[in-house]
Amino acid sequence: METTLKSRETMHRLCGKGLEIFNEKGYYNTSLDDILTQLSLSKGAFYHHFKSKEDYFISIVQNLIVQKVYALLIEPLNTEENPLPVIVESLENALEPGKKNEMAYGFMLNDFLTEFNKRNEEISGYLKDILNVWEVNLVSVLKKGKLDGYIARHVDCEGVATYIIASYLGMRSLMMDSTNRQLKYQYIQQLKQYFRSLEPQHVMA
Amino acid sequence: METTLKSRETMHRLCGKGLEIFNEKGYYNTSLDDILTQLSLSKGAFYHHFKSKEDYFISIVQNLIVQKVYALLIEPLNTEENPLPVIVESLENALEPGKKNEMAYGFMLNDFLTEFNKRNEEISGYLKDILNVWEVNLVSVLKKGKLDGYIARHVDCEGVATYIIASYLGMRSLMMDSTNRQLKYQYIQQLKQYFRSLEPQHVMA
DNA sequence: CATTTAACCGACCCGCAAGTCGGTTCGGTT
DNA sequence: AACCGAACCGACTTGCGGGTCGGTTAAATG
Repeated sequence: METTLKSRETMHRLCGKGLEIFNEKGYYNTSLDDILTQLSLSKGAFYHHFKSKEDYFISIVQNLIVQKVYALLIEPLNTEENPLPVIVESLENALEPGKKNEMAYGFMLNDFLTEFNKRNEEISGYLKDILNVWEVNLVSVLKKGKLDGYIARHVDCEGVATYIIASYLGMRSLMMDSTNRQLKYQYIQQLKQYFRSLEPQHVMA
Repeated sequence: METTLKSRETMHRLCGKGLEIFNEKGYYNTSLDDILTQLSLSKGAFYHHFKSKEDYFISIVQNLIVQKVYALLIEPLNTEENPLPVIVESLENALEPGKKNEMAYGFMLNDFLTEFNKRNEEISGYLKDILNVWEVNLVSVLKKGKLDGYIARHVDCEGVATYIIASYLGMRSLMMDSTNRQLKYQYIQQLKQYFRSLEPQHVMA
């Protein structure tokens, strides 16, 4: 049992540091040694726990990234309130640069999607799955918002979800280096503007 | 003189094929031999014309990509009409999969931006410059639209430009493989919806 | 203790792709 | 005809990085 704990601990450290560095420098631009050096581990240790670099990254996706996307972008949607401000808040939060040295995990989706697209079908499949789950949840909360009278009846919820996701992913390309406050502010403002156009017409009795 | 023509011709073929394959498979995932084989050229020929793979790609950016972005996204903005439908049209056109075997050049910006970000500062600088030019032109045409009464006075033109660019770039990540007609349709519809909210309030005399 | 085995070490292998370089071809000039 | 140099060839060098493998350490068990 003691050994199993040690094993889990090492794998955990590998995954955490891996996500951090892959996110910083990209998957293909990071060598295993880059990571192993920082953890004072050897090639042998690595291949004792993972069967390949690819297998390693899949672990990272399925353990860490999925979890972060759920926590930041999906679970906040579970609410009874008006979904539009809830969505804004979740995106605003997801674009927030990490609190205290954590990086903004929400950011990385677009980078990894682009990196693995045309390169590694399996991994890019897992990443698309994550996006799909997000989309399904967005659509569902939007439809609920329509029933509750927060959103106009004519609105195409699937289209709105797509547009939200596209603009969110695109922000990543724009915010690349400097965590530009100005860009984020502009984005949130325009998102709100857009959302205003989805509300039912105010009845001016 | 004849020789100079031959030289230009070869460089031109190299750049064209390079853009095509880099766009398909990504820069770092494409070896020079991949390109040279298709053109029946040798390493020697390549290094006679370019001093490195990087130098080669910079040529491609500055000759071909800049040109395409201007043609597809910037020049169409020069009009006296209402800028909003003009912008929609230019984006719709830029998202169109290439006519007759050409690829959609408009697409590639996001891919290359993501690929070179954190990898090659010089190239990513050139790509950002292109985005900046686009943004400046968008802002300028939006401001003109405001003066002409097509856009409400309260609108933040810089913010709108940022939002347009972000959503456009993000669409690339979503449309990756299948040139999904549905996605494009949804995007254009929502963009129009958003733009409607930028118009001055209709005076219901 | 003795033995076993999970966890780990690190030198080495090997393929890939950028870049080099000595040589060849060929159109143009004298 | 002799020559020059631009355009091009392709075998080779080189470095990098994923993956291998025989060996070592140390904790658990009898």
